[in-house]
Amino acid sequence: MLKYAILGFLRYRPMTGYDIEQWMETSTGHFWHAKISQIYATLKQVEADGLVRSHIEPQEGRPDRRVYTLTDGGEAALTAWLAAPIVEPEMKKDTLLLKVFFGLPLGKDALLTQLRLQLELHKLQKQEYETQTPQEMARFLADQPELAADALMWELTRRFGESYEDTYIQWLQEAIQVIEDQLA
Amino acid sequence: MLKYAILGFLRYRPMTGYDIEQWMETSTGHFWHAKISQIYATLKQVEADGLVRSHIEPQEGRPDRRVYTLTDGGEAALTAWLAAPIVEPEMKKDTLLLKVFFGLPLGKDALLTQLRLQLELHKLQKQEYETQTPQEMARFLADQPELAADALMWELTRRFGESYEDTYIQWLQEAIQVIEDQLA
DNA sequence: TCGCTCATGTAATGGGTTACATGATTCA
DNA sequence: TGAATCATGTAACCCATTACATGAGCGA
Repeated sequence: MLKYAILGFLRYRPMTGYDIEQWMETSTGHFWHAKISQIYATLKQVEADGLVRSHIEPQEGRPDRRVYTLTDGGEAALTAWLAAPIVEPEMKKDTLLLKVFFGLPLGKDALLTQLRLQLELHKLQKQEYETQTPQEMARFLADQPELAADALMWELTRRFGESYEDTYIQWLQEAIQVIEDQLA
Repeated sequence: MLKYAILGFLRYRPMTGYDIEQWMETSTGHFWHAKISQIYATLKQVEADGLVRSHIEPQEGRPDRRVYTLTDGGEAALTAWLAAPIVEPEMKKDTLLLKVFFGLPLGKDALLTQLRLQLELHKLQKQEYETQTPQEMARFLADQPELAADALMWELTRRFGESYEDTYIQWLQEAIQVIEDQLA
């Protein structure tokens, strides 16, 4: 899957592994991420599969860049993947929910501490979606104005993040209430 | 992490790996799941760590059961984990959001097909939270009435699932609207 | 008779994280 | 002077999925 995220970024323009990691961190980061080491490894793979091509750009004073370009085969693979329907719901994992589910023996106070901490963190996260993320998008667009149409899609995913955090915050507040009221 | 889910279930009562999988599927399944093969492997590990103990219960006509019991060390490890604050936000992955983010070259119609399919699936998922899940919880409680207090926690996680699906559905409807209106 | 449930496991493979290794430039 | 940025990669390890293997009983 990371494979396709990489192809997606390379459709915008040729990039290095390092560049891809930067983009990912500030754009898809909240719903798709990868460590730099994995990106390098995956780039090697997709090059072996003929989906990308690379060449070295020498630099002075800093390490040479290996720049990857999307091939026609790569573009086709990307579109095919995009079009493939997602049939089965994705199984997510959420540590907090697991801790709540099994949390009774922890007792009221420790539970509330945990939940209140999460509430703070999710409020911060929401703020990031509201202020930070639009700024990043603007920066990308300033760099490559030809991606204006793509920015509409980016904005949709940003809004998802915002709504998700709203829901999480609301649920945490409700859970805190319930535990305050109904736990001894 | 699966490790602690397993300890959590064993706190309810001694169980086999098979039992744990059944519980997981119908209770934590939406925020924590595992394949049976991984459960068996992890049980072996936690036994080696002294967190659980096992004995064989012979059966006739069907395979013998290896029943696991939580040790004192296991209970302590579980509580310690529950109490440990979750400091960094969990990085989730969502294939649909990735496809939306890079989805522009797919074109209006294919995008809408994908989103409408997801809308159907998430509506089904919501229904499951509303009707199926409460029934499963009732079944567990009927079996072990002493877990009534825990059921309050279970219900909180069920409500999260419900809200999450509501949000997802709303977002999908909004996204469909935006794409219908603003894409050529 | 065919497939499902009960019940346990191993082996191979894939996906992802952490740690290691290198090295110049720039900014506080 | 010390940390961050730019830039690339490998190796070991852990977590998770898929495939394989076994076998009785039960219901359609």
